[in-house]
Amino acid sequence: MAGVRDQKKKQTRAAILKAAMKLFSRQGYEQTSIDQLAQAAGIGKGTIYSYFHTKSEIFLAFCEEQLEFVYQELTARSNPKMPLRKQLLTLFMGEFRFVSRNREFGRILLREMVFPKDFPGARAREVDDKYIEMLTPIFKRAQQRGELRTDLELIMVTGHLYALYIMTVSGWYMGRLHTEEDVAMAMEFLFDQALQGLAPTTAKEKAAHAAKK
Amino acid sequence: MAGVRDQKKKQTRAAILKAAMKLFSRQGYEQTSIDQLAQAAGIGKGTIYSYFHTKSEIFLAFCEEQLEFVYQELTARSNPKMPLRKQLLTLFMGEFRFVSRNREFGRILLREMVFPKDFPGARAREVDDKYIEMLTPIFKRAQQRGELRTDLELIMVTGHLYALYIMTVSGWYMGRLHTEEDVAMAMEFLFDQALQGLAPTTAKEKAAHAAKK
DNA sequence: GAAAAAACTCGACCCCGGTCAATTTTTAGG
DNA sequence: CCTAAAAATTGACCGGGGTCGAGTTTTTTC
Repeated sequence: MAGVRDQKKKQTRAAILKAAMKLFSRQGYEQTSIDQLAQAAGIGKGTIYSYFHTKSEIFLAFCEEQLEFVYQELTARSNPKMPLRKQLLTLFMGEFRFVSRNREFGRILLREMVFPKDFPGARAREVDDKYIEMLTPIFKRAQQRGELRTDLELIMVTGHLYALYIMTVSGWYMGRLHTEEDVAMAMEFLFDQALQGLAPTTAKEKAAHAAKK
Repeated sequence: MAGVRDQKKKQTRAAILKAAMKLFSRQGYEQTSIDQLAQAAGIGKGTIYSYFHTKSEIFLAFCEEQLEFVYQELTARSNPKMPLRKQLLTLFMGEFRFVSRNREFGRILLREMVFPKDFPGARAREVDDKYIEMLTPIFKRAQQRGELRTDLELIMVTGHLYALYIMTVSGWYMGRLHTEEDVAMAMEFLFDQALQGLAPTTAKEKAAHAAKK
């Protein structure tokens, strides 16, 4: 039977991930050794490397599941009728809450997502694409409501806002932003800047006023 | 004499950095061991750790010198009379060229700068502040020329544009942008978006038109 | 000037991520 | 069933980052 082997492989993979989830959460990433992982999964150390190339890959696989869940959760809860800036804020703050739940996890994940190491960065791009899928309908609706320019490529809009999100999180990691509230305020500020533009407009006074309060 | 010891410490530190510069450049960061570094610097392995906490700290120290030089170079060459977007492009592309000269170096540096590990992220913030110092006069002039809103905190403007720079570089590391030209185009696009704003304006037609060409 | 105190240097050592040749398990053909 | 090839598993092993306490050098103290 062709299935016996494959089935067992799935089980082993799952066992590794389960062990990883438990040990990483309990003792942290660095403090967990591959040997421990193997022992907890009931296999030999070497075997792990026929399922994952590196330790960090195990971590990433473990994160991606959670991330996908969080995305679904967030989109489900988002209210399509709110103004764009409010929706974006809710979404990105939701993700920040997830990332900041464990400082170390978030850092490893973000480092790998933003500046990936393994050649094609394919893994990171997949997750990114999930992002784009999630945001696109929100942007489309905002365009219909006249809250977003229609002459822009949505992928560039996504990139723009994601960049601001990353910068805000970076501010938190750098110790410039201390509390969740600091983060929310900075993000709000940057999003408003992005929507209104940095250059003065003819309706400049109105924009300046809106930004103040 | 109080100086004998201190003087020697300076020398030793310099010797380590010199050895690091040579070996990292020649064989890469990962391929250079602390033992090699110690040998090249003519000291014992353990001694290195009384000058730097970790291997990556050596690398960072080595990078910071170079970065400072690059900043000075870039500001010296920048032409204060050019339009803001052009100046920004020149500046950030100059930095990208530096970062991309050695893919591995850039990645390590950026990872540490954007998502720092050691507690206060103080090192990263210093470099950041150099950035702000460098950009502030450019923004001030742009404001006088009416190219930049005057009702914004300059630090938020810096953060905004730096975020877009980081996102562009990330696109390069993720394999979405392949050549230097791809990077330049993406950056230009994002900067224009930031200046004009993502929301429609009353003078919307004009903005849309300008973005096209 | 001597000796105590402080600062510094060193390399053997520990731990861990990752490798690989040897061994066990599975599959397929007769 | 049996067997030989293929696939999977394993743990001893390797190289490197980082630690530590013993030994050395400099500074301070009297």
